[in-house]
Amino acid sequence: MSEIEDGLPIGQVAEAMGLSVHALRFFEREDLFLRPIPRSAGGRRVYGPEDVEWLLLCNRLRDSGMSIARLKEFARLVRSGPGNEPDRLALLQEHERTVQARIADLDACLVIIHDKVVTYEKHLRDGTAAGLWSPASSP
Amino acid sequence: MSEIEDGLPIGQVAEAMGLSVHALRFFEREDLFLRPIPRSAGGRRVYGPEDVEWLLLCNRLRDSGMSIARLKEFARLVRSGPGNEPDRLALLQEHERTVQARIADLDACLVIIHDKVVTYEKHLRDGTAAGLWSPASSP
DNA sequence: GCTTGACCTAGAGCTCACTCTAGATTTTAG
DNA sequence: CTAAAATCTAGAGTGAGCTCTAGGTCAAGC
Repeated sequence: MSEIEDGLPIGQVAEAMGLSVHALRFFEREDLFLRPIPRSAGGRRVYGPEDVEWLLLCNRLRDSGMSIARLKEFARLVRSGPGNEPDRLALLQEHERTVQARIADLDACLVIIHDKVVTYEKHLRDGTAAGLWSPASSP
Repeated sequence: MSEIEDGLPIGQVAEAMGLSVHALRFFEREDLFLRPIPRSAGGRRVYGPEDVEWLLLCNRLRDSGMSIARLKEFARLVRSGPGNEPDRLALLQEHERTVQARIADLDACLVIIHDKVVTYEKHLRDGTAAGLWSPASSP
């Protein structure tokens, strides 16, 4: 079997997370983990469940647009242990607001885009050119 | 005054759009406009209202995550004039679906993030460490 | 007329977030 | 035991999307 005491090799973690092994090694170089990933006797990374769990949160933060730099800062705070929870909370709250704003922005874009879609659909149904862009013609 | 027959110089368009003049020139090089921007006698760009209107749509498409390459394709379709409306519609519909999916994704992330925020808030109110990450401790 | 600032082109440079390469080592399957 | 697959490190390369520079030209105010 490939698990050593509940630990996973990089390949399996990569597959489970939808990341490349390169990305995982890159994350570690960038100090995005809460600890250096432990190694087997042969020097290979052995990811523990807590590393995987942390990665899951990282994925959510990254997917929602948090930069590597910011995530690194969050990891640093968590690593420095108890006492800086207010800082961690502030960072998370700021990110939450950023994501909310982004969603609102996308919603607004979606309205415009959907409007265009509807206009085109109507045009194609009716065979008219009303409301369509064409070289040198408006809305 | 700075308008020549309802045309705006690059600086004013840039300011109005929240883009740099560099970006506007880049967009033109990349064929993102429906036409080459007309020039004044001295060789300066003079943006017409239709260019600005097109830019507004471009901004929405870009803001909602459409790549330059895709936008270029859309511009090419619109430039090639009437007859390819089904293609334009298909492109817009696909983008609409992409944006919807992105919003759903962000919503899911937001749930996780908000959960973390609430956990930290609760911890800070109660003075407990329950449910918090710390070096070598779970959730 | 002259200074100042906006604008021009072509092209180099930058940031981000990976991604890939080379060359070596380790592990697993047969 | 051997061959193939997975992993290792250090560092170079990539692509998107601008951003900036150099070396000018052009236009407006005094």
